[in-house]
Amino acid sequence: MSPRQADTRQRALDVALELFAEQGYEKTSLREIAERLDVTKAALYYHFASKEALLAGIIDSLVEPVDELVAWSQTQPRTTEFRLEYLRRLAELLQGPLSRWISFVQQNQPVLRDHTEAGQKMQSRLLLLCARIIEPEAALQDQLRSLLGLLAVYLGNLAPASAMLRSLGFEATPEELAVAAMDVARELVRIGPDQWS
Amino acid sequence: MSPRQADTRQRALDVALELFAEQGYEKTSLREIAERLDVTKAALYYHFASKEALLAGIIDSLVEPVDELVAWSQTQPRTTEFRLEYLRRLAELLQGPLSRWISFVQQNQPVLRDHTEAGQKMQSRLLLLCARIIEPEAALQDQLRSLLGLLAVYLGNLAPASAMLRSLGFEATPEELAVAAMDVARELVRIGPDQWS
DNA sequence: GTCTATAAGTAGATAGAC
DNA sequence: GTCTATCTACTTATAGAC
Repeated sequence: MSPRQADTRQRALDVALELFAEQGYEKTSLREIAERLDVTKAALYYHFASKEALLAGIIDSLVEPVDELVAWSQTQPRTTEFRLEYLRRLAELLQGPLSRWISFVQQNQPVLRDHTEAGQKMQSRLLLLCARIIEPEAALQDQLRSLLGLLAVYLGNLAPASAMLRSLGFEATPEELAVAAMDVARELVRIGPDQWS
Repeated sequence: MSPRQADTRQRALDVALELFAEQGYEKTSLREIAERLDVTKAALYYHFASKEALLAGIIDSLVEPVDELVAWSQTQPRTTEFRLEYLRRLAELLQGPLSRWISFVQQNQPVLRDHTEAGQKMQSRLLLLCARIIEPEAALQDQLRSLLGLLAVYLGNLAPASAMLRSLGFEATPEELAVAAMDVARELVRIGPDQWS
């Protein structure tokens, strides 16, 4: 396969993800996607049976890195040390592949909550991602603190979130923000006087 | 005016808000809104020049309680005590009028980020709401902690968020959750050894 | 694997009668 | 203030040639 004309299917997934994440699923038409790919709508229908199938394809590719993190987390004991490492790995993902994933989720709440099977898959992974930081035996307050620790990492490492923080008056570089967020997060996921560490 | 046939304009705003918050702006058609009102699309156009004007009308009505909270906050000194009271008032709003507002924002990120003037208004209020909890002179970590305190109140008091928490395994009634969230939030907005209190 | 052509439907919006 | 009827534009999706 020539490098230019390489795999229209894959290019379609990339372009569609970009547009869906930017302007939402409903607002993005197949015509628009096809134009960017420099093919016709009909060509698109050769690769995907429907717009929803295209959506499902995107979701499948996005879910992968999350599943890896969750799978790893399930082999670990639920100690404070584990939660700290979990946050470190999450921070890394948020700066990489998870970045597009989260934007996509945020911009497409309506479709994802729909009956669609793909949407359910997406939502379930998001819940799982949050659930792994929570220690079921801990006090309610400590469970909440852990979850907020995860949110801190999210705020500090996801590009749009950190841009919002700076627009809120945070005078810090993205790097400083990521470090500060991890500081705060560490404090939050530490439970009791070494009860579960 | 008869109570039944009362003000189609207001009823339209109510119905549209409900539908927009539930399934998103793009996915909701004027036909659907008109059907629920038991009038025709044309009648809708008598009251609103366009779909976007309808959106703007909704936003204006939603922005009001937020503006009140922000206005009050601007008369207050920026002490820890203020932030605690701010959170108490926010918690109240989240259980009342702000509830629909937040769902609406969450489900309509794409439209609200658009060029539309109404969308900008909405976003600016959301930022302002967050900004009032932040002490500009504080250390970056403490600023983040305050913001997370606000998020805790959000998680604990907004119905959909607290439903999500329970699906995450939090075994608590909505009331218990709200109390626990305020506990955690109090701890987070407290800055240093009474530096700004 | 990509094209042209087109079907079938719905969207937002308007004209003009009542 | 609400109606019927209609317009234009655009949507998802399909049929069939190359």
